[in-house]
Amino acid sequence: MEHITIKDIAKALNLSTSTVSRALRGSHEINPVTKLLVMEYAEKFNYQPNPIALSLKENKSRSIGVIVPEIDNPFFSQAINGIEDIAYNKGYQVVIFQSHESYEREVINTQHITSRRVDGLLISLSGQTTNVEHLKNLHDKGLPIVLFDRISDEINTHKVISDNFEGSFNGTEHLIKTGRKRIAHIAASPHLSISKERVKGYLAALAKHNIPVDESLLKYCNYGLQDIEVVIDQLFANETPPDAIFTASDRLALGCLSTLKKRNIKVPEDIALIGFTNLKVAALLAPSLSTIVQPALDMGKRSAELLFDLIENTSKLPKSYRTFKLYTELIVRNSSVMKSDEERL
Amino acid sequence: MEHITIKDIAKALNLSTSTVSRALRGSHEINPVTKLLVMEYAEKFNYQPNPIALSLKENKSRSIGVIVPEIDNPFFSQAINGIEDIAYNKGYQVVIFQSHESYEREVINTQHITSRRVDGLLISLSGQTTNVEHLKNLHDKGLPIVLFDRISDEINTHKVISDNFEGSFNGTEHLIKTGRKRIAHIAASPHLSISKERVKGYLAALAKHNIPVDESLLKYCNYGLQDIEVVIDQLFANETPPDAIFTASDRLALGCLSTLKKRNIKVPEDIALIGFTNLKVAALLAPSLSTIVQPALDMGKRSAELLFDLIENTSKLPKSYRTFKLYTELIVRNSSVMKSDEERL
DNA sequence: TTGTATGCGTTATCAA
DNA sequence: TTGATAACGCATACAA
Repeated sequence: MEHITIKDIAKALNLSTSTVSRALRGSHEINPVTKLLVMEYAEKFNYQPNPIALSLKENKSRSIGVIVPEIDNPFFSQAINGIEDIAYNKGYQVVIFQSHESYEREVINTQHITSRRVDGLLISLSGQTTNVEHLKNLHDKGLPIVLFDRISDEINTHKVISDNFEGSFNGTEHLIKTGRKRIAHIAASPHLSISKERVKGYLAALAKHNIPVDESLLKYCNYGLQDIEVVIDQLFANETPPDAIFTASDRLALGCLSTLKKRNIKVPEDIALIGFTNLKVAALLAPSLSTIVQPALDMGKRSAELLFDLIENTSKLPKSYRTFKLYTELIVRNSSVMKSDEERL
Repeated sequence: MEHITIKDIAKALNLSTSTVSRALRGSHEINPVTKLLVMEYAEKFNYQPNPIALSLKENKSRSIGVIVPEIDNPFFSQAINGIEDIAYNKGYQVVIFQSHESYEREVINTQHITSRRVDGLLISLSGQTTNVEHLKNLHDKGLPIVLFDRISDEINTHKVISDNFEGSFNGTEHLIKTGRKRIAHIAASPHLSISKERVKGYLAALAKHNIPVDESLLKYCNYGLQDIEVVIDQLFANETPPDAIFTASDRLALGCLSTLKKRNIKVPEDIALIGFTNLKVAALLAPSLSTIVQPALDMGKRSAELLFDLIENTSKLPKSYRTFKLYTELIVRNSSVMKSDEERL
């Protein structure tokens, strides 16, 4: 790829590079005639400033890094959609990394991130990540970072989450109000902030309604279908099996649904199911899936906005960082409500 | 973010930058002792070469651009997953752009792409794109480009598609074999290569089985739910409505399913439905969705591999470019087969 | 074996 | 109003 440079223009017009540079940037200390000449030539030969040269000079890249566990997860692809949207309007480019839920991979990604000289980082932690030194180091060195969804208390910066506690509380309470007595909760990785918050919401709802906690009904589970099958089987090996399952993620809910079908356990008759998800197809599942919706797109947008706030004000650091809690919404569909329950609502 | 540079190391060790540079790159013309000294210092202070400086020098960026219509579309997010996988192993970074199915946006994206000096471009065309001059220009200037999924005949380069004709043919024939007589086909944007190929497959299957083509059963449709509702209503306003719908994409199939439910039209009893999709949840829909699976991940991987082939051999251009056709697979589920049909298969 | 000088494309500083 | 020069970080041709 050949690119025309300022030098080329200068040579062609018999000017110095500095004059051309100034003319291009519309400097007022340049002769209007010269300016026009340069502008026209640049236009004609489609001059585009070399952003790499600018990056080197200004020591910034006008790009931001995004590390997510998996791109191919609707929550994250929606979030990235939102991030790209904001970045596009700011003239920034988005560089994508996947941790594949691996701590090692996440650490390597952060190394790439720094070596790439991105101007900021958006990250949602991997399920394996317990130690966040790699991020702390970056942050201490002055890299603007915003955490979203899967966050950590140990990093003092802006964060964006959905109201996991409330969503979880509402979901659980919904199950209680429709008459369920033994409500299981299947959470994702126990390390994750989202898991902890959702477990708290679950427990709080039980407590409010004076339902004793049965430890055997609280499970942590990986996303693999096999893992889910094991957990379901454990739950049903219980002396008094659960009559409802509240899962802490979209993937888990899908896995449960699939396993329950396989085991010939009827939803919602034998067991109610409610997810924590954002799947567009949730309404089309059999049965349609009750769920707590997270605003993935908005979370992405908000995170990106906060990051650009930080990037554009690196000199004056905010005195205090904030954690933004976005709304969740309980959507009741068929997987959690029987015909006979409906009056009760 | 402060970064240690070669200059810093040189100063600290009282060497010249060239010596440090050579030592770092393991040059054989350097004193082993000096080399060790430099290496240790670099290690200790976590020296990372500045890729921007390298880019400027070598006129390449070790990054590739990816332009897709929407990240938040399972097909593309899976493809990007594959792309990222290959790029990661090659030490390249992936810069993401969305065209949002808009031609204008796609053109702007290609401008950003060039200005960013990416080393290559992977693109799947927007639904509005009929003119590909913007891509031809880039390609003529020497930018390695690989098209995937939504391709164009007018650009002579490597392309990766799934076998749309065969998939479409098999899907249609499956409907014929299960006794359907009036099979509608709902395609996406008529400009898209995938639409054309899938329509061909559909027509070929009808022809093979001597079923006359009814133009009123061939529809083109945008992804919006409202657009789909209009098309479904048109189809059912027909004197003899269809008894099967073969949709050319995942989103269309979902929209159809949802609309048919709303209209109280039973699938598969009143009408069979089959999609062209890769949704992981297809099996969990009500009814479970018969579909033609595209290997999105593999398509992404293959495209990226081809792109790196081109990037790493820019000097010797391949004499001929190839279009790689990846397998598709018909998966029969409940949306296309009634109990009574099953013996017939 | 090491050092000096140059250039990648751009802009800022200083001089004219 | 314009030009010469240096600098960003690195690699390399050339010199020592």
